[in-house]
Parts: sequence; C-alpha cells; structure tokens
Amino acid sequence: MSVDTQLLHDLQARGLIAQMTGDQQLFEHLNSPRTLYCGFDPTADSLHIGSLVPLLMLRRFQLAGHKPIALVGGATGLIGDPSFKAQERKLNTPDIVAGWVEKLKAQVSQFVEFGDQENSAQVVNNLDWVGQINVLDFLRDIGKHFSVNNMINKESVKQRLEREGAGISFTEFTYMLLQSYDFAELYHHHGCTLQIGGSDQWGNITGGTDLTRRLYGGQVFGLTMPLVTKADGTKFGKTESGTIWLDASKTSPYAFYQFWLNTADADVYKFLRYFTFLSVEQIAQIEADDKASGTKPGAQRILAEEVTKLVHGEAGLTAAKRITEALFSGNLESLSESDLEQLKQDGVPYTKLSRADFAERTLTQILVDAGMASSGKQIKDALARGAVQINQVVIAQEENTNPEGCFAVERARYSRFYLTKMGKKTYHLFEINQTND
RNA sequence: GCAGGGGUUCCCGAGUGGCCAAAGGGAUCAGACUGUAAAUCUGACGCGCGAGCUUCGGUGGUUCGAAUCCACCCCCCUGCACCA
Repeated sequence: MSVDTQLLHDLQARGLIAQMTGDQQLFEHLNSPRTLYCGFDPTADSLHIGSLVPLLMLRRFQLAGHKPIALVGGATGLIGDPSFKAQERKLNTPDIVAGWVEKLKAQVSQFVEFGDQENSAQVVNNLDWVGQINVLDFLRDIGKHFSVNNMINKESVKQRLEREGAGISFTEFTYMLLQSYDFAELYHHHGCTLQIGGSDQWGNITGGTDLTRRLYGGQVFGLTMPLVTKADGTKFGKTESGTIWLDASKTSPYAFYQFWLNTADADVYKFLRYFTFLSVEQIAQIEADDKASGTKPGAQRILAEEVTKLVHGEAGLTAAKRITEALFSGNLESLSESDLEQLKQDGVPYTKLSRADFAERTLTQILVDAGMASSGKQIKDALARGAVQINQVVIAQEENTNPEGCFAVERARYSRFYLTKMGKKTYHLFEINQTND
C-alpha cells in the first residue's frame, strides 16, 4: 500500500494542524503506512458537528493510505474529561453510557471504510481494556509514570485548580491517565503510533506519548486540530434551536443543510477547507469565482451540499434540497404527500391538532403553544405585517380569533397538512385530521 | 461581628413617592433592503386577541398612591476586626 506523502502538507494548507509532536519526524514517519487513532467520548447519544473535524481527519488519513482506529470511550466516558471545562461534570450511569457507546460506534463507522484492505478501519472501545485492569495494577503500572507536579501545570486543568469554588475531583484528575493508557495500549496491541484530536486534547495526547515511551520504549506522535471558530466570535455549532447533531433523528438533514447554508461569508472558505474533501486549489478557485461574480457567493451551497452528503448521504442531501427548494421558493405545490410526511418526520417542527383544540382559543395561542414564537406579541406583530402564512395564504390580523377559519378544511394540503410560516424562516407543520376523533 | 456599597424586566444598566410595565444599550422576533447573508433603517420586545392582569431580593407596614419611604429578614461585594 502506497501512501500519500503530501498529506501533512495538504493539512497544513487547510489550516487543520494546530500542534504536532516531533515536527519533522512526523513527516518522515508518515511516509510509510501507519496506524492512528482518535477518541470520541460518549457524552450524549450522538456526536455533534464539533466532532466532525476529527472524524473527517481519520478519513483523510485513511484516504492517504493509513489505518484509522476510532476509539469510543466506554471507559473514559464514565469519568469525564476535565480539559478546559469550567466545572466538574455529573456522572452518567454505566448503562446509559453503554447505550451511547453503541450509538457512537455506528456513527463513527460511517466516516471510514472497513472492508478487507490493509488499512481498513477499526472501531474499539477502551472499556475493553480499562475495564480489565484492577486498581493496584493501575496505580503501580500506570500511575507511577505520572508526576502530579507535571499534571497540575497542564493548561487544560489550570483554571479548575485555581478557580475558587470550582475545583476538580480526583476522578476527573485521573482522566488523563486513562487516555494515556489508551494510547499505550493501542500502540502495544495495534501498532498505533499517532493520536489525533482537537487542540483541547493536547495535554492528554502528550501524556500518552510519554507513557508509551516509558512503558514500551516506543516513539509515538500526536497531532491536534484547531478549535473551529467563527469570525463573529460566537460559538460554532450552535443555533438558536440548539446543537447541530450528526444523528438525523436529532437534527434533520434539512436542518443540517440549512445550518451550513447559513455560514457567514467570512467563515465559508475556511469551513470548506475544514469540512470537505475538495482540494485547496478547488476551494481557492471557488473563492476567486465568488469574488469576481459580485453576486451571491456559491460557496455556502457547495459547503452545505458536500457536508450534508458526507453525513447524511446522497438521499439525505436530495431530501434536504427538495425541502429547501419548496420552502424558500414558496412553491409548496411541488411537495408531494410523501414529502410532507417526511417534513413531519424530521423536516420542520410538527404538531398534531384536533378540531377540538380550536375551541376558545386564538391563533396566537396555538402558534405559541406550538413553539413558533415565545409570546403572542410576536405573532401579533407578524400578523400585522402579513408575515404569517398557512399553506401560502396570508393570514389577516382579524383572523386571529378565528383559528377554525385559518385552518379551514379547504385550505388543507392532502386534506390534513397545514404548513405554517412566520417570517422568512420559521416553519411549523400542523396536521389536523378532519374526522372528529 | 462592625462599617460602607449593592440586589430592577433574558443580560448589562438608569430610575429615589404619582407623568413607571419602568430610560439607554445588548440579545431576540418581525418588516424594508438583500444573497434564506452582513451592514443599515423601521417596528415589537412582562403576560393577554382584548377589557385587563402580574413585576423591580423576601415579608410586613406607612400612604389616596411605593421600584422609590419605614421595619425585619435573605443574598452579593468592599474595608476592618475576630479566628489564627
């Protein structure tokens, strides 16, 4: 198997390298096929887009001819990583974490190739070895190699040690030892010589390179990726409606596509380098074309398409684009009954109503209860500006007290769906069965 | 414990007896403009379709009327003391 010796240069060009151990040596090391790993702790039942950069990084390495191992932290997830966390985290129960481990295993598997080739990916769970070791062995064989003096000087736990009232438990303080042990273990049993991770993992990674040397005399490397930041300073990966998850049942492909489509101009080319497999030259060309065109840039659409395809596949992308097209062109006619079923499933917020729900209530109440706005005032304001539509019919202010009329049977799509829109982007799908059940 | 300062609507922060649902800024929502953008401008912004209802750390009081005055209590900050 030959390897792409330009990999690190490409990663540098993409701005994907924050730190690495043994600079020049790592370049040479990667001239042969190697095994590398990245860990993902189960802190929820899905990963979110914050994990996308390392996930894609594993894939980049695999495409370049190296063997990726995705480690799911069944053990470390029980402890909690204190790195750069302001507060001690609450522990999740073992059975909950075990359930999350299974979900994450499936999720990380989408991003790398398994098959029969020499550099097929592997998914491992550190509970398999950490769960075996007993306390005395751990303290004597692993703990002895760590200097507390050294550990308390790590930037990642500094604020926890210095901060009044926060503190850090012995449990979390031990986290670094577990992660270091993982690296040593993977080196020993899988010949893994490189760990990658977000830049917040630097301390944990170097802990692992040290431990591997001390335990097995092996030289292993670490490489971190920058934290994804936005030009406007707000946190990446969050919207008003919450975290952008990789799981389609938590963040629909449509919502996912929309997230990327709304990327600011100032960030979009960087994100193309981070989150897609388009070459840096292609991306530079896109940027040049956008600059020259003087109109709406094409980069956001390319980004949204590429990333949605990576995470949700061709089918997910097609659905996302079809829904986008229908919603933003205002042409709901093109939505088939099955499209509406899909919208109901995971496209837009959905509420099922019955005719009885209209009794004694106003449209504002119904829409607020459905979560379209936080107060009736907002709906009222939108009504006054003609910004509320039900199946493309603008609702007048006076209709507020007549929800039955707003959701009249003859306005229904497929005699039960009412796609309600407030403003330009807020949609809500109501379903009302005409039979009074 | 003593002395001083302070707790106001999502956040910051004005307000010291009626003109206060409470200035101003931020955030948020809607409209215009636009590229489903940014910037800008406009409107809304305690709750209620509305009549109206409920707020200014808590409880009670003074008053025709209190975020504003009084009493007690709770919490935060600053200095001093105590402890060491």
